[in-house]
Amino acid sequence: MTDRPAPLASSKALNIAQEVRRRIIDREWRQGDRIPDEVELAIELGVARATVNKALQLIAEEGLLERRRRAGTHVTVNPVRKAVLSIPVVREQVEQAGRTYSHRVISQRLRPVPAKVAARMDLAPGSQLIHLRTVHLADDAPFQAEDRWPNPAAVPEMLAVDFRRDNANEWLVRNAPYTRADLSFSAENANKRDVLLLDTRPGQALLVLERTTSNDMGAITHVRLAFHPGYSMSAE
Amino acid sequence: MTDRPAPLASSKALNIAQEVRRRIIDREWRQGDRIPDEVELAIELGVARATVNKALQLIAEEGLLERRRRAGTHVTVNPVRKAVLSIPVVREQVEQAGRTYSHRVISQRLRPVPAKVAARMDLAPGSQLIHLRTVHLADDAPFQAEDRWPNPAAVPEMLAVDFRRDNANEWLVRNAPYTRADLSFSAENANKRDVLLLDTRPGQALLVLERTTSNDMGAITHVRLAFHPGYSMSAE
DNA sequence: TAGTGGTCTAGACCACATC
DNA sequence: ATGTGGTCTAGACCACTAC
Repeated sequence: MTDRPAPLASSKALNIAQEVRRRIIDREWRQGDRIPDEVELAIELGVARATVNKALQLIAEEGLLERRRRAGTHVTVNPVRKAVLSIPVVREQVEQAGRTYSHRVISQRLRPVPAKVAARMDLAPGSQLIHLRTVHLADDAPFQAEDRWPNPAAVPEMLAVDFRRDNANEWLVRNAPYTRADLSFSAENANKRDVLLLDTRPGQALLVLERTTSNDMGAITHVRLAFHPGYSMSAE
Repeated sequence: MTDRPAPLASSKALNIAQEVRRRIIDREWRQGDRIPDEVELAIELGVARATVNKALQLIAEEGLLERRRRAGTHVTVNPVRKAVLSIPVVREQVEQAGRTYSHRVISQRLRPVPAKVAARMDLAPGSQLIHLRTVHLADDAPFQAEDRWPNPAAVPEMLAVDFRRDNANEWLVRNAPYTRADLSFSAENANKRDVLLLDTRPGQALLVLERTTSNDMGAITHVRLAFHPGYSMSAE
């Protein structure tokens, strides 16, 4: 075994990470085991400790290792599975599928916010928000029904915006960056409004994504997105 | 302005990351703008370039910045929203909610795999897999219905396991580490089996998670998890 | 071809939790 | 008390790619 280039996947740190994963998967290091410390691995692998550190931190983020000062690095016993979901802007999502995007705004007006939404947004019940209902289309077929409550207190200029022209999602992303987002997924039976917007039948199971975004000043918007029947969201 | 400790949120790199986020959110750096290069920021902030590099890479992963050699670092125009979902082992999920976990195995036997599942697992149609149906309970109320197809070819010992005693999920996590997992979320109307297992009514909208895990040797297991009505999964 | 980010190194000091 | 990971630094070289 020489020190020739080797296949060289990419970087030293990533190669080390891959080697560590292999040792875990091949049971050379078993669940709960303490693995050699950084200095030891650095010597064994002929790299600087910082490089080993980077690799191990990466794997720890993935959940396969647990690291504690003084206690060392251990192979996680019950790895928590983590999934990263990408939630693109609707338009891009549709266009990336090679379909034509369009949208129709059903209504836009000031209204007192319903209690349930107010709670999510941490607002006083009865606050006046903009209420926006939109349907997003792919090749003129309903793709997603949107029910949105933007908060003018977060960005006063939004009162002057005509969301019939400027897509609300994109306008908000550009003009009201958020620092926190709370997401939840659920399944709901289609209600009357969903039936109209998504051209489906009552009771049809719909994947629903609810998102509340906020910044240091408070809530920016709450939105309920109902996807067309049969839609599934993939990760990893 | 002295060099005294300062509030010190956590680490220099994280403080820098926070400051960069602030500049983006406060529009000091606008969407599409090129920001100063690493050397410049390092001098301005009085730290090593590696520290700036770490902070900027972090933010780039979050999606707020785009970095290209030679072209520099730019503020992302349409940030893609990313969400990290934690998908714990069912038992832990139930117990963390302060409820008592139990499960009932409905059936466990060798069967030819259905075409749809075979496709997902990239197996020859008609392959013999273990078929396992389980319901997971929280305080004796149905929580999640599981329909699982473990592949004995991945870990031959699994043929000898009695999954009535050893929870399949936990046994597999411990004995068949995977390197890849494909996830998808969808909404389905409850079928007859779901109605029985989850004690609900036909047509009820259910959140369904399907997961296929595999390692270098091929597919380990495919599983369909149907949650009880009203369940919602949160992120971030 | 030159400017930018990507990575690595050797060394140092610190923070923390176990021993 | 002390071993372990966490972080930072100054410097170096490399890999892209826009110019």
